[in-house]
Amino acid sequence: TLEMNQTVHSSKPAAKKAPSQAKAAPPPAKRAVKRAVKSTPKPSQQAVVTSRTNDPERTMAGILQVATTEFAHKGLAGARIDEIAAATQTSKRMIYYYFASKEGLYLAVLEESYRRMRSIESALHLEDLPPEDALRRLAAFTFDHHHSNPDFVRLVMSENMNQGQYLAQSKQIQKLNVPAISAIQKLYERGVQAGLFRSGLDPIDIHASISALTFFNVSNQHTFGLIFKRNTQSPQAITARRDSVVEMVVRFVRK
Amino acid sequence: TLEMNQTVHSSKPAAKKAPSQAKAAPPPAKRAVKRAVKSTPKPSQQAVVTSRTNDPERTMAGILQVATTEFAHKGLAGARIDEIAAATQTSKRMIYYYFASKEGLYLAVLEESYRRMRSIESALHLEDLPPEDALRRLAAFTFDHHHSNPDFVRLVMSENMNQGQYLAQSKQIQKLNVPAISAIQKLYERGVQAGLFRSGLDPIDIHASISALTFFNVSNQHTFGLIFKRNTQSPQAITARRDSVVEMVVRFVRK
DNA sequence: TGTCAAATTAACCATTTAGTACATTTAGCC
DNA sequence: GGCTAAATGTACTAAATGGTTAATTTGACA
Repeated sequence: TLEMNQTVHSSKPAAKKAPSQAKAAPPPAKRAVKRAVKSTPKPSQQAVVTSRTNDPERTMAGILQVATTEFAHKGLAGARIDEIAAATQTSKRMIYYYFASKEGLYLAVLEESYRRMRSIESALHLEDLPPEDALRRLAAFTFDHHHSNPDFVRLVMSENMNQGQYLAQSKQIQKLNVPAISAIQKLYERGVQAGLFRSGLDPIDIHASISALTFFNVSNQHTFGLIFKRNTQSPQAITARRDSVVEMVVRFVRK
Repeated sequence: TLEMNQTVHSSKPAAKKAPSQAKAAPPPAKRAVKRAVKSTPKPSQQAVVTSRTNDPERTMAGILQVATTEFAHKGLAGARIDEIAAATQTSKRMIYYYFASKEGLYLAVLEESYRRMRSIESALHLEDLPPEDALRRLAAFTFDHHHSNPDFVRLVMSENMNQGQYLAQSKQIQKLNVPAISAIQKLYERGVQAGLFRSGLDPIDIHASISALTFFNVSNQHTFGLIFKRNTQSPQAITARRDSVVEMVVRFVRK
């Protein structure tokens, strides 16, 4: 009952010749233009039989995008490679060419999603706000953030169903620092020094609470809504819940 | 991409002749004794070839127990009927005899798990405690409750990955009332009247916060632990986190 | 402009998996 | 003690599914 998820990876001879795992800044600008032409092939010459165009970046990006939706909706086990392939511009073979296996693709999706999330998070500027306002803004932002990125939330749920075994393989993600933590630490220390916040609290603990309150609102919306016969996703419900969460966080740190 | 999970059910002609869905109080006492004999068959007569014993209750219960673990660990899509059957005393045929389909078994597991949880919850006696103590006790209990029932937490996660589509089919579960809600309502009203709690709060909102904080601690333990390189499940970490959660809840309602 | 590795396609395959057909046994009941 | 429906075991199947084989095309570059 255990070996299933484990053998899959180890039995692979470490991928064929995995091409350039996600080049950060490739030279796609000009090519994109050239490609745009392809998508509407010039009908000047008759019977042009849509000739193929090589474009690794685009192929990989396309696969990742489709796969993200599929894995977020159905989890690792429920996702179907055939369906991902069908929804892509390219073929199933390409998935294995670039990602070696279903698990490889899943991991790539996880990594890409985490990276994107973290880069968005780092755009917050809380330094100029008074401590409590900064905390309010952070909590509200995190709430909205989770709410407007349900696919990310679902991927994290999925990975927790997998007991984090794929995330554990990615040194990459684990090295990624979490911008929210240092943001909390700074504003918290400011608050303590201003005599507004009580001392002795742990920034990661505060973050855990903010995450829990905002994540749950998305992750458990279906069962919660059914049990309490409430539409938890109406604009009013969302606003009320956000206010409540923000208030809860602020009251927790206030003296 | 959508039809998959839906067609499965509708294509079935509403089960074969689903035998007595979970009789609440069957007469198992005497039979259990008789069965005990079977498990160690009398070797008085040689070649007794371990004769079969009919016992629907036990067969169903056994299947449900094994299936609960399997679904909790791998979700609906990841679970394997063959593995469930192998881990049971009985055969795969019996799963289909009693539960008609994989989805039927999953739903039965969901229902049973929810029922069991709710019955445990209702054992709390908060009426005799002062409001704040009662609230503390409720929050701490819920925290421990989730912590010591990870399989239930995982089933709920799984069902949310399924967008609650199976829970939605069970009028049974939805009719189940949530003891925690009335408990909160009562203690909250006592607190308000005693001038300890601020007024205008919604019991379900309070419950949502308690659930979020305690559920997340189990549901997201793997990803959270990896990202922050923390053992979130050590006794010390658990105690610290519980204290923090309880404090947060109390501060939220206090004047 | 010829070459060749990288990129891509289409058909194919072995295994897994949910579900079933059919034969058999048990046990309550008259 | 025999009859019958409920309960159970064994062996099988069709479809789905992850993955591969082998052949073809593209395009950068010598």
